[in-house]
Amino acid sequence: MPLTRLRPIEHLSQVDKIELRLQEYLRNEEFNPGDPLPKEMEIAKALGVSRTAVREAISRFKMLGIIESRRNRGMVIRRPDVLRNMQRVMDPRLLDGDTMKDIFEMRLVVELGLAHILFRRKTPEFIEKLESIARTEDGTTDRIDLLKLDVDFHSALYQMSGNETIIRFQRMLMPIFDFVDSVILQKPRMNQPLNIATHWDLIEELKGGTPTGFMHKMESHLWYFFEKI
Amino acid sequence: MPLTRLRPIEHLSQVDKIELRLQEYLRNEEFNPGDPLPKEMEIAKALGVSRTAVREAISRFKMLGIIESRRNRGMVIRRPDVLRNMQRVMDPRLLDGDTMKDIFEMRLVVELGLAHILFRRKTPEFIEKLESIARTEDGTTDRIDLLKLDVDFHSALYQMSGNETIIRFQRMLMPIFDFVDSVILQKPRMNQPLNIATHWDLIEELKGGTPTGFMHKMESHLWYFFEKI
DNA sequence: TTTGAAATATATGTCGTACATATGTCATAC
DNA sequence: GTATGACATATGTACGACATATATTTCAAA
Repeated sequence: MPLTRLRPIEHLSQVDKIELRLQEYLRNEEFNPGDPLPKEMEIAKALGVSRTAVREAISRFKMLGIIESRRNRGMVIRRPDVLRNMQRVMDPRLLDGDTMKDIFEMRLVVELGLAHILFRRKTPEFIEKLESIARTEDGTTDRIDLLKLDVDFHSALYQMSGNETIIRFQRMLMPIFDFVDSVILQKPRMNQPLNIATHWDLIEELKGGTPTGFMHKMESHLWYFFEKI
Repeated sequence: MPLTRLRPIEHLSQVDKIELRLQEYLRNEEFNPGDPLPKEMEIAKALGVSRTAVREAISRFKMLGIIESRRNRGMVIRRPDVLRNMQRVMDPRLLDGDTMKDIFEMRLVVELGLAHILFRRKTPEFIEKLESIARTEDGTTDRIDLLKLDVDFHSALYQMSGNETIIRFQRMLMPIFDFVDSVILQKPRMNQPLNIATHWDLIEELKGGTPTGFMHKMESHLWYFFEKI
């Protein structure tokens, strides 16, 4: 028998264990936002540990936004922000290449899937916004500026979805996108197909076309990236 | 001027402030995984606070997976898991309805956008897996079992994408999906269009069709949910 | 009786110290 | 040169003290 994985021991510190206990406590007791929690000393007594350790563990849940506390009022359950905690670790410097590739691919997937939502929620104002960006692009030649305008265009599409979670999701992943973009741009240019869809093509489809047609054009538009990853 | 929002004061505790300082410190110093951090006492001295407070703040980063520490070896920067921290707060009980609706909608978006990836990464084994599930469905009448099989079918599609982040994303959101599903099922049944695509239709398209056609069928398949939210 | 100010009780927030524990370093012995 | 043991050091845990904010009670004045 190979010793390949002979150290699944994972020295958990006292605080880590307390965190786990609290996690399962919160889940099992089925707390709702606003519900009060036991006092720090009561928890410490119940677990047989010091208040210091309990506070270190609870401090973690405070960061997650699950627990809130005020002087003499005790602690209560709070409604957390789903994306905030993912945001905290969204740093290209900390993530590995494979994860970033996955995330970038997911962006492409979302953008393709967005088509139907867009047709449902499009308004003249949003269309005008897109056209404004495209017009600015027509009068720009600087490569960096164009990259920035491209980001603006796609951001505007997300805005149009009206889905706050998707919008924030995109904004959160922006640092990763920028990073992958810069990596892709450094690679030698590959031969693009001539019939690649432009931003104007997307706008026209959005104005008078169909979701399927839009998706087709978007696929063409993103083709370049699909091939790269 | 209305007093609508005249209390943006947000009493930040000492520990919260330390957390912010450390966050900006980590960002500005451009740490990479493996890089060592100053000692707890040095940080405490530099910030003019107690070691206790510093430890409470650092404890938070340990939960995020950004910092790791070992006795006498000091603290080092670590590669965090992006989804783990989002997972922690993914509890239907803690989130509000609007957020869950957004998340559910995003699932639909992802599933539509998945089409191209699926055609690129499909294999006979995966197709067989899908057919196996569909066959089981044909021999099942119990409503709960069918719901579970439906989840299995779509999970298998995610698996097929080969994108680990997307797979985990779907798995993470499962509790929300279940919740929304149960809510939708409780509503009075709406009249479905007769030409709604079945799982078999999706499989056929996947075997001999095109990404666009698959997306079209998937759209039809998910139409019911689209209308509900 | 009502009102309002002061005293009191209480739970969290911060701090300092002491000690436990693991780990790296170094000297000593063979 | 290797092994053993002593020592130094940074984190981990615990305890006690006090600060601070807030709820509750007390009590005096209107």
